[in-house]
Parts: sequence; C-alpha cells; structure tokens
Amino acid sequence: MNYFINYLDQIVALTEESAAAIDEITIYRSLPKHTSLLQNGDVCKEFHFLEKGLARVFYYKDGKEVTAWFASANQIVSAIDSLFTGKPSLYNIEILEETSVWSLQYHKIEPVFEKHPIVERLGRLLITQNYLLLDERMKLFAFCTAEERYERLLLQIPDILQRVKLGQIASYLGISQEHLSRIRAGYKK
Amino acid sequence: MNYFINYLDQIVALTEESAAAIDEITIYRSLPKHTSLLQNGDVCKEFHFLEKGLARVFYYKDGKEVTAWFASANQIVSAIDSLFTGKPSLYNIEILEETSVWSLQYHKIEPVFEKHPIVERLGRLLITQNYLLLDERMKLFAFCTAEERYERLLLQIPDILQRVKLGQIASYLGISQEHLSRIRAGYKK
DNA sequence: GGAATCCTTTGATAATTATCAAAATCGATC
DNA sequence: GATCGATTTTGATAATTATCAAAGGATTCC
Repeated sequence: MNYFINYLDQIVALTEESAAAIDEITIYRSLPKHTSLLQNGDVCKEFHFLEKGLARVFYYKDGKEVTAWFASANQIVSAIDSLFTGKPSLYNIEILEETSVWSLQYHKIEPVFEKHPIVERLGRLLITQNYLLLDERMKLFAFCTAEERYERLLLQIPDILQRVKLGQIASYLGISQEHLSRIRAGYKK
Repeated sequence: MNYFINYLDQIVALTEESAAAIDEITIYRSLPKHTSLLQNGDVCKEFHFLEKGLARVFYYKDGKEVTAWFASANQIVSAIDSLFTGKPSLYNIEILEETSVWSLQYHKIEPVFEKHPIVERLGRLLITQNYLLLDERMKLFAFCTAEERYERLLLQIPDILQRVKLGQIASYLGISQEHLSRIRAGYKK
C-alpha cells in the first residue's frame, strides 16, 4: 500500500479491489522546483496529493500574480473549479520546491465510482473536507485582520517565510508586500 | 414526488426506495418572516432547501451583523461548517420573508447513505455543487471590486434591493452601508 | 571575493474606504 | 394626509492601506 492509498485508507477503509482501482489511475512523480502543474486557461484533469514539498495556487489580477493558497505535505492541490466543471481554470499551480506528488487522473474516476461505492463515499468525504477548508479560508478573511491572517499562516506552515517569497505571501494575505513588511517589522496602528 | 425530491431527482435519478428514504427524513415547513433557523453557538443538524422565499446567513463581527450570503428559491441553505463537523456554528440563519422549506435532517442520513449508494452519489454531487458556489464567492472577492460584486448580486437576485435592507447588502459586499449608498448614487473614483 | 541580480525594507505621498453626524426620504399607521 | 420611526443619503473628517521610489540586504554565479 503506497503512501497515498494509505492516506485515503485512513479516511475510509478501502477494500483491496477499490485500492487497486485507485492505484490504477494514479501516477507518482517527483517534480523539480518551478514546475507548472497547470496554467490558467487549461482544463484541469487531475488532482495532486503532495507526499512532500510545497505548491502554490495563484491567479492573475491586473497582470499581477495573486496567491490563492499554498499546499504542503499531506494535502491535495488542484484547480477544483475546472476539475469538476470541465471548464478552463482561472488558477495556476506551481511547484515551489522539490516535490513528490501522487496525481490522480480524475477524468478516469467515473467507472471507479460506479464499481466501488466505497470510493464514491471517499470522494464525498474528500470534497467535504475541502469544502470545510475553503469555508475556513472565507472565515479567515471575514473575521481576521491581515495581521491575524499572517499569524495563522505561520501556525499552519511555520517555515513558510524561509520557503516562499514575501510578495507571494502578501498577495495570499490580501495586502501589498510593503504592508506585510511593515506588519512584520511591528507596525502598530 | 414532492418539489424537493423532484429537484434532487434531476441531479441524480433516484430509485423509488431511495426517494422514499430521503422523504422519510425531510420535513416541510412554512416559515414566517424573521424566523431564526439557527443561532451561532448552536449545532446545525439539518439543511434547508428553499422552495420559495429568502433567507440570510450572517455572523457577528465586533458586535455587528455581517451577511455571509443570501439564499433564494431552489437553493440549499445551512451552516455547513457545523453540519459536517458537529461543532457549534459561527453562523446564524434568518428567514427574511415568508418562506417554504424542505428541511433534511442530516444527522439521520448516515443509514440512508449505507443503504442507497445512489444517495451517497447525490450527496457527493450536492457538496461539490456547493463547493463550486463557495469558490465562485471567493473569486468574487478576489477578482471584483465592491462595485462589481454589487452588480453581480443584482444579476443573481435582481429584486434584492426591494427585499433586503441596504446595510445587510453592504456587509455582504464587504463595505460600509454609506459606501454602498455612494456606489449606488454613481460615485466615481 | 566581487559584480550583478533579486528580494526586502523604508519613506513619502496618494487613494480608498470607514466613521460619525446630520439631513433627507420612505413607509406604515392612525 | 400628517406624523412617528426606520432607513437611506450626504457631508466632513480620519484611518487604513496602496503605490511609487529609493535604499539596503541577501544570494548567486563566475
């Protein structure tokens, strides 16, 4: 049982056959820094489970990159807007450092859902999990100041500052790089 | 086949038994204006499908109400953060005008999932649908100015201005009531 | 090790939006 | 249709944050 299947198995206990069926449509890859997993305008056909490493999802706003979120080890990253609709994505996915991923070819999953109801359940739980993450992110913007969002990000990925450029973090927090720099320096209102 | 089951049936064709099983755990109600369907701190145990009417989801921020979203006819409304986690919700749900709802007792759905894989699929598709809605809302804030968000809301619920107080709309858009008032008056930068 | 490049910080200014207060408008009621 | 209360608009000011420019640090590459 590989790392990815093991992760899934802890969410829902899989049968041997269903695990094999998932394995069948999954590809393991080691990706170097700067790899692009998706460019906006493309249709996203897989989702990626990070065994280790770091990825960034971003979009372009007025010609500038804006980070939507970061994904680190044991997280799933994908352009879900495109994956589930078949429409071109607005998002880009970029590998920020040497990363190992399990890429599941989602466009091949329909027959697996048909054959293995337990996988359908797994799918439901995974999307539910991701819904809750997105809801958390909404709440982050709803309830927290940029300063608090910054602190939460540090809790989530403590070494993010060493791993990612400041401007990419600032756009994730919804502020300018200069403002983040001042927050870090202990800028008080 | 009632209105709600018919709606679900169009997403996934249901068997008679599975439709009956869903019907079993659903309650139809007519709710007057100002009814509270959920208060923050409560655990949300059902989701509500609006046959007609209007509801509002909001939370408190610094003692003030902030609208998270509006739900109108043929939409599902609930505090999903609580529904799926069993934890108390931060959200409040309020009926804004005479509304007919089908309330599904989600805490009774587990055995239905077990027995009817087609309902599990339905559940997966519904949560996926709602994920995409939330993603749209994130993008709305990511890509659009308050002015554009206001225009989008008008497209979605054209008569919202006649149905909801301005301050509730302003907090949905993430701006002060005064600023929204000025936008409406044709305030140009 | 030093030049060149990239990234971060700092300073000054401008734009955006909130806040507070008051005036105007709307709506329901008698 | 006049009045009371609620809602919305308008005006003035203040706070927040962005932007632009320049300086300071760090990193890489030969």
